[in-house]
Amino acid sequence: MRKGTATRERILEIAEAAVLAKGFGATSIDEIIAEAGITKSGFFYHFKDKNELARGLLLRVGQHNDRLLADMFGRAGELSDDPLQRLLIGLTLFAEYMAALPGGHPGCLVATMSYQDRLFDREIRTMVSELVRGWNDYFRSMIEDIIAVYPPREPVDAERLARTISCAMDGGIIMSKALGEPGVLPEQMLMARNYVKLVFQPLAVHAVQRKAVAA
Amino acid sequence: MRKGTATRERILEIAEAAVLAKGFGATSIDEIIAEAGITKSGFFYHFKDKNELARGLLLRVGQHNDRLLADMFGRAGELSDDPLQRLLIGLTLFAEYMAALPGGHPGCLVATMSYQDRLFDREIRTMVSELVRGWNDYFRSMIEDIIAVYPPREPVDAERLARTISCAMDGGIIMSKALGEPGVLPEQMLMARNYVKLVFQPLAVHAVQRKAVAA
DNA sequence: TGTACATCAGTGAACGCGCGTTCACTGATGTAC
DNA sequence: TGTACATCAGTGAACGCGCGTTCACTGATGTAC
Repeated sequence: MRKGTATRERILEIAEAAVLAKGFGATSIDEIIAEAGITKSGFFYHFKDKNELARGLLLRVGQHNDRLLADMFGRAGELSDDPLQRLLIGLTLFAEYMAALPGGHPGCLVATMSYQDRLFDREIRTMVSELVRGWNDYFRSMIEDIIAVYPPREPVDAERLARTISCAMDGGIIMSKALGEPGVLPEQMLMARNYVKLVFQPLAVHAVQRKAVAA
Repeated sequence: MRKGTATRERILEIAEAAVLAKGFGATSIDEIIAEAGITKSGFFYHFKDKNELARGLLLRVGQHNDRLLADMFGRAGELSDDPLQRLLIGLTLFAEYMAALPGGHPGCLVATMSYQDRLFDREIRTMVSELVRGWNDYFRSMIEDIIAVYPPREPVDAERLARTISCAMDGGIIMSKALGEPGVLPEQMLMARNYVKLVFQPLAVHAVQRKAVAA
């Protein structure tokens, strides 16, 4: 890695933590460079203005998230060929990953930035919505695979259910932060998992069927 | 109402909208007073510093939310004595209320503030967590009432399920904002409603039972 | 291999503006006697 | 009812600090010939 690339990466890492703790508008370039150990002009060599820092942060977080999704559901796909099992296992792995994060999940950059959209230009707002759309699409396509194999009793809107999973994550992160209880995020990921399971795999039905058949 | 009280209220209203659009740290007193039509000293007559503005905003939002919860679930209680129906109807009323908000839900103050906790003193962070706890307790007690009447097949953790509803709201707000689609919030409220329904009222079981009995 | 030039990755000093906060003051309204 | 004083709801001017941004410059590394 070139020297400049490493510095740039360090700036982004420090900035991300600061933005998640105080918001983008309240994060100053001064505090970033103080922690990074460079001068202000050094910062502006890497980012021509503060908006480009936001762009850099979003690009980075997008790559990171894509890798995470691929890891979790890639592994889940290795563990089971069944599309329903794959989603359920992937969500469990996700929950476990988040439970293992020291000090809890640091927060979702997309979420803070959604709450500060007046600070950014249209391009950045588009990046934010595209990131969210990417997550939703990823979950949606898995749900569609499930629907193809397990025709649901009542019609299932794959799009909505995909958003429910995303909402459980973002909501879980906020609730964890607000309550100071990191455990809430993994807990709510598992609740989302259970929701999916209930929708596609009504265990009770089989139990009752078996009971009824036995009677 | 005394004259000063009206001004104070106007400041809080303007500040809330600004904080939800750009975050607390990036909301300046100058812009608030410009919109309110008073001088800066006028602002400091009502709030001794910016932290007290945060306190005032949280107090206000707490009262507003309490009123909203009482309205929705009070009405739901009038419509049905059954605790399960009361929660389901209340969540539907909530979803309808949110769908009717012009321009969509403006955002949850507690959520933004959770994402800027480094900006506030411990007292305010405590207020934030108490607000969230209040919501969760409200839902939890309704769920406990349901459990008493509808003993669930599998054990239900009322606390967790209550948090799931809160998460659906906060997650739904973020997703609506990020995607620029106000409809996502009410949609996800209804998904939470459906989750509760699935947990307590497995319709499929009855359908299968009836089928099994008929056969 | 040596030299000339270009690019990389910054430094250092200065800029003007906007920020939160303070302080001495004021005119209108309320209250006590 | 009149007068004295207190409180309410602000005004106006000034403060110093920190903010994002610019600009001229520089030493180290890379590249062409």
